[in-house]
Amino acid sequence: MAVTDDAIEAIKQMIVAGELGPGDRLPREADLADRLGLSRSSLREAVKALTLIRVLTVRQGDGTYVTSLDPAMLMDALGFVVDFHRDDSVLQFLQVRRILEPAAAAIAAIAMPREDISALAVLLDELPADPAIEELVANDIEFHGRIAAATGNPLLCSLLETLSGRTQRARMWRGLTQDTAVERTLDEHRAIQRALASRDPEAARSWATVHITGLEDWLRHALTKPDEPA
Amino acid sequence: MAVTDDAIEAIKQMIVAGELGPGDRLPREADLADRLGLSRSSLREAVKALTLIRVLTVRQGDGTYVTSLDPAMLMDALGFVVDFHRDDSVLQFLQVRRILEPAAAAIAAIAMPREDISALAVLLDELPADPAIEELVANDIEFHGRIAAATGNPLLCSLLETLSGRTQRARMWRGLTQDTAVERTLDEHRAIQRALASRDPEAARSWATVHITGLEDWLRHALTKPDEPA
DNA sequence: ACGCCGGATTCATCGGATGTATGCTCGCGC
DNA sequence: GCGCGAGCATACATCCGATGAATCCGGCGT
Repeated sequence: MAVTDDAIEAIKQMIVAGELGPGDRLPREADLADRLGLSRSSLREAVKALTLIRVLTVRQGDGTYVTSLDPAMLMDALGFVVDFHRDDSVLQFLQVRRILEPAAAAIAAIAMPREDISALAVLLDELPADPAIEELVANDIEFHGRIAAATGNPLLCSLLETLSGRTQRARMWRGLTQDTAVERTLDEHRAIQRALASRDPEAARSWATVHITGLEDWLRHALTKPDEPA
Repeated sequence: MAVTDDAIEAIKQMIVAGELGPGDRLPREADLADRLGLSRSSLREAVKALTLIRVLTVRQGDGTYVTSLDPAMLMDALGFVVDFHRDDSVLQFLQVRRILEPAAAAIAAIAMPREDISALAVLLDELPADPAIEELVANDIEFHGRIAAATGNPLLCSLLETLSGRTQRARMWRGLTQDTAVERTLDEHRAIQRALASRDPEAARSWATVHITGLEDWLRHALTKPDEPA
């Protein structure tokens, strides 16, 4: 398996070397294939692979372009990979989240605009009394997403979002619901918001740690005693 | 662009749904193409894409297999994307490292076996008096890698390793050399090692923070005043 | 000036032909 | 009986040529 991989590497080099920049258009498939010395079919495999990781975008009838190469976007492609994980490997993700999330909360406690913090409270209050799983997940993602955004680091932002993909979150909330641990978890959200409102980084960090650790404990427990199917 | 993407999604689902597990072999290209209702060419594009992100491996003459799906390995594929970044986006990576690396150091201060900590000192001493860039990079990667490994979280480990890929590190050390900041940076490595030896998590965390922040400052400075080419 | 239409361009998908690496079986020789 | 190598079947690797579909752009009519 050399030709196609060489093509992937060649295209990568063209970009890294600066020959191709974000937004630039690649030569047509036929020409590029000719230039790289392979068939169009093989080249297309290379392009497809680079497309999956969001390095290239292809527009039928138009051409193939280099994406913005935005760090956050590239990390975003990673969400795809995360979906492949289940059960025990999720614990590893949570452990990383336990590091990142508190740090993000601490930064947000200092950097987040006051009105955004207020909006956070509104967001939490918007949740109905007896929310559906889907609502819980959406609210959860939005809450943590806004805090991450407040750090001003898009990469950290999408890394956090990716780290616990929609799939993982859904499974987790489903489990929490059955364990009647929902209210406690939502309380933690509120506590984090209050810490932000108090401009108290250490409180924010601690509550975030408590929050993630709680999930971690719950998951560990659920894994050793798997009552319900995955 | 539907057929190929559908195939990617279909294969992904087969794995997520458990129909295909790690190590399992996929149907032959012709059969699978037939089953998914597309041509072999298109299917191959899908397989190639999934191969790039290490979800599948293909062995000519044998067949196509699902990888171990190890979290660390999948993150590893991410090193590929990191290589696409330059200059300013590297700052975002460093900021994330500034969060993760100190946390890892703190954990290592508690969890790392004493003999491994000693080995760390040996590693640092192995560096010759006037080391080449390549030696500095290798030593740097090894040092931080071992600390990350001590956390016992393979994901965190490869995430850290990937976050500042070989390319980035090389560029950075090249710059540090010109700024005669090498010795200071190496001293920080030694300080981190001493903190680990003292089983002092907070000292380890602090030194690690200092270490990364130093790199960050240097990079920020280098970016605003680009003396030498990238 | 505006909008419609058709040709040119470019990717999307297909089917089949040929090359090449791998694994397995069979039979030879010890 | 056992090791070993030739040969065959299998499955991926690569290429080619043809046709369909989406987009872009320029010309034409009103």
